[in-house]
Amino acid sequence: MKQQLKLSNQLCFSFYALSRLVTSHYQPLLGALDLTYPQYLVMLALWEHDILSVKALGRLLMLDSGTLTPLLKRLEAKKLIKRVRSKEDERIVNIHLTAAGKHLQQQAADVPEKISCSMGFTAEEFNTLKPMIDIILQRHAEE
Amino acid sequence: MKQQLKLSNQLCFSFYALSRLVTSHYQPLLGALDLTYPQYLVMLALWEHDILSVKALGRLLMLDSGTLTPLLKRLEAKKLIKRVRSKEDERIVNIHLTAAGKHLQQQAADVPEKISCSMGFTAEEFNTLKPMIDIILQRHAEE
DNA sequence: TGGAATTCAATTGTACACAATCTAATTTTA
DNA sequence: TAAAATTAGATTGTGTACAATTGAATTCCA
Repeated sequence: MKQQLKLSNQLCFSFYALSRLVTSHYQPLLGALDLTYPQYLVMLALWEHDILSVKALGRLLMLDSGTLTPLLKRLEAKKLIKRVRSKEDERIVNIHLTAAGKHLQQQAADVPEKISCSMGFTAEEFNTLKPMIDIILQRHAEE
Repeated sequence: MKQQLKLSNQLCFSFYALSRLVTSHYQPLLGALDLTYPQYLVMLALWEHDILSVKALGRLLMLDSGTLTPLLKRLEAKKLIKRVRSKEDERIVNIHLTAAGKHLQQQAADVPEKISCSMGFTAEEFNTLKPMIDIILQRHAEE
């Protein structure tokens, strides 16, 4: 039982170490685009949805305004997005892509393939890990 | 193929989200001990090894001195550890547990069980995820 | 053996994460 | 409908992460 508990620790540590490993593999690819990994995730979400409120982005990426607000300001400073306060509900800030932000999608098109190659996931790893981890994430999702 | 690449992205995002989910589950448990999750990992390593250099800690936790030095100073400020520069090789700083640091092990004894319960990993998840992720980590380990 | 290369930790600077709090706007409800 | 509750985002403060650089100590090796 003590052993089981110790292994449980190590599983959590494995998740922590793996997350940082993945980010470190993105860094050289994204650095060429002047993006960090969290910034890239925001751009991915916007390339898919075009316009998203800060709240909606937070729900998608599981990040709060304390993280997103400064990150979005940095993306705006790079002219990739615009932050526009909604007129219907002035509490809401909607995030739009600029032309440069839309254009970046082409330059980022090969990132997924390069990461896949860099991380070297096997088909079995992919097909086992993805559903199993997503079930864990859903188990703890809000509502 | 486009689909495959997109899924690959999502796998990396799953790792990132899962890591933060796990940390958030540790927070209330560790907060009671006045520890953060990375600080807890350092304490775990020291409870196991007693004395470790900054370099050795970095190897175990896959963290560099830029992260560890301030973290270790915070643990020292809490009187849980002592940082002692080696006399044989003055480049090396060895980390020792204080009496309080050793004592904390008892108070932290139930953390693994509580986390296991909080995260609700099934035996199948544990037995599948742990070896698969550790193989990925080893695949990218130095040397 | 003495200068070059290496090693270890610390420092600097940028960018997340997130708890807690705050403010303004909107919705609820008594 | 006006006060209370809720919501959205921003702000503040603490603590990681990590690249890049620095400086001191040690090792290499010509």
